[in-house]
Amino acid sequence: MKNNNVTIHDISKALEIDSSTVSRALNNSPRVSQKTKDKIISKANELGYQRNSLASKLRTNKTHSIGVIVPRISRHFFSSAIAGIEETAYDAGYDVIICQSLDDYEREKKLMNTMLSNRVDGVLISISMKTTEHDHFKEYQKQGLPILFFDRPCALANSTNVIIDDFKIGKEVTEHLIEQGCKDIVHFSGPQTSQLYQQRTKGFKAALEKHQLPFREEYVFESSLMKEDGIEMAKKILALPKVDGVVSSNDTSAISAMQHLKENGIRIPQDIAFVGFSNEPVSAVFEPSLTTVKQPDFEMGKIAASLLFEQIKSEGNLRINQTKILEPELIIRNSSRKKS
Amino acid sequence: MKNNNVTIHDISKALEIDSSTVSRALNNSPRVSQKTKDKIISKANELGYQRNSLASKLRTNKTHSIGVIVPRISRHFFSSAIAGIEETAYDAGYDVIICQSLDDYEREKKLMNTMLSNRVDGVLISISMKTTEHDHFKEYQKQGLPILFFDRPCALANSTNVIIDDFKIGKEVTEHLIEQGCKDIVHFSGPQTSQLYQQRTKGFKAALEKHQLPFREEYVFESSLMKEDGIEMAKKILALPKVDGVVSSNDTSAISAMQHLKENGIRIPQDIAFVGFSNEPVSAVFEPSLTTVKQPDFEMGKIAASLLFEQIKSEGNLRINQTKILEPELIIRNSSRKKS
DNA sequence: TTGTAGGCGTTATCAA
DNA sequence: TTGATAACGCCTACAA
Repeated sequence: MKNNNVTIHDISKALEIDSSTVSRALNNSPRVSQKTKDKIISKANELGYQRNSLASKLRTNKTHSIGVIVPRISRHFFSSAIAGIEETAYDAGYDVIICQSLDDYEREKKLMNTMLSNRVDGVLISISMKTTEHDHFKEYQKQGLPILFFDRPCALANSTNVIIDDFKIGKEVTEHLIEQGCKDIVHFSGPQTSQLYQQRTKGFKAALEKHQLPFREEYVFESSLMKEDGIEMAKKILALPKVDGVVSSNDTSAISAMQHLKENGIRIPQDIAFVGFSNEPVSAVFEPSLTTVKQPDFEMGKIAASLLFEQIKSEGNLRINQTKILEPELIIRNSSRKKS
Repeated sequence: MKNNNVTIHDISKALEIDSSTVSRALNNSPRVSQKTKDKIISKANELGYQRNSLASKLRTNKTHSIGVIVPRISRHFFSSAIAGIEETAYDAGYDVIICQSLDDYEREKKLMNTMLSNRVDGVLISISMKTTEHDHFKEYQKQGLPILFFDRPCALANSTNVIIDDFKIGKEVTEHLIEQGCKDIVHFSGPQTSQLYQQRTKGFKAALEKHQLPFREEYVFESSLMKEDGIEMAKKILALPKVDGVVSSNDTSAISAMQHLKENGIRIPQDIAFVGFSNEPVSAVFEPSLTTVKQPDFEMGKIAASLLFEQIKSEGNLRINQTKILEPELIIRNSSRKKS
């Protein structure tokens, strides 16, 4: 079975019209008469013509596609953000290429390379937890291509970020627990190589200070915040003298920790109150339902994509070092309601 | 900021070595001496050379990339299947382009078109619930490109499918409820335009027949099985004279229905027992935990991808009309345990 | 409104 | 082992 790809030249021969005219007709150029356009289009359909985007992209040096790299597409936050990105891209006539880094630095580097060599017009990325070097982004910027970081900010100079204020909200959720009467609060922190988790942890600390509560290193657990980490951290909690609250940097680990604690006779929120982060669907359904932070996911995707398209259209005259901060929302549920 | 893309010609000029040799060196051809290879590679790094994949794909007519189209990447089953696909593709040196049809026929058509015009070497697809016409797949096959359907089979002649036996498992879950003593069982069915849901429904029917229970049309609700549909169906259940069990074709609608019923004082499983489909993470966490069917998601992705690569490598000499059937697993949890 | 000609960056074929 | 040349399919000055 041979590749019987039909090209504009086949249409050109069949109709005895020059291929340049065929090209123009298929691109709906105003410089072709309606009559020939009709002829060409119907012949194209008849022959089963399919444009070769590779050739046209090579020729025009415009791919009309953007790349999206996220840690994992299975996370609710990311799949919602992608939905926002796709909607915006669709309206702008762009294709979206989705990839996941699986929070792996090497993989992220390889993906950036693939993006580059496929000449996408721009990249939206939420960087991996393990990324501490930024050379692969610099290389990219050198080519004059716009790159925009969302959710997880990048310390790189001259970069555009769309994020939430993780310090502020980290402080806010901690204060919420303090208001509920918690005094001995454990913090599930993510890798401190990531700015995002650093900020949440700083917010946690700031809230304690503000309310004259002691900050104790042994009450801060750093992990990758996966399901298994939650169980480990629950065990550590049971080994601590006194704990009445937990501020977790994500829902996944909070829920597996709560599950383990419940199995060990701990009542939530009476004995230990919990707050999470991300508003994963499971957090509304778990019992007790988990107090959490809803980040503007879909909206963040839309805004990030719009900014990227602006930069693409400006062709480098707009490479502003800007940071857009969106407002998250604290959703109070049963896991943190100590006072009725 | 200009596009200062470095090409093999730039390296060629700088080194006064012909571009064809440069190309060979960069592809690690054995027909270039190690000495010149080293020179070329170090110059390439120095200049920040990035291969233009578009040009190379155009020239070789091989893209080393495959397309994946799924209804929604946020569904646990699909993101796991994609993980399996990516792992296999990575080993085979292929790029994966992920897209979601959002269960929309027009969008699916457009995506197939994009795949075609970007000349992917093959496509893995789980078709949209609303897809009843298959012309866009035929067109694709005409080009001699392999396409493989997974999870949701396609009735198209000469197509390869990787699926589970939905009839058999549909029958099995129903019999599980019957064994628990259920007699008046409601069925949440998906769109009957989809073979997959047809089969599950047939399995449901077969189980009733086998156990001499009546099949009643008014006990079968057809919907898109979204969250909202679950609530609607719960209301319908409350309006029926007698219901003691529900076989749902997915977890999402089962859970929202259970939630609504619980709010109305129905006890699960004592009053109504439930079984779902898909093993979404939330099903293990909901109370009562939901009995469900775990499809081999990751494994299905791996197998589907391997089969696709076989077809790609065979270059059309292997277009066998084959169907691979994988074994699902019934996970019994609390929502269906009537007998202690 | 249509045709001519050249090139996007790479690779394959042939010759040296 | 290396070089010269043409071609992949498309688009776009420029000319007619």
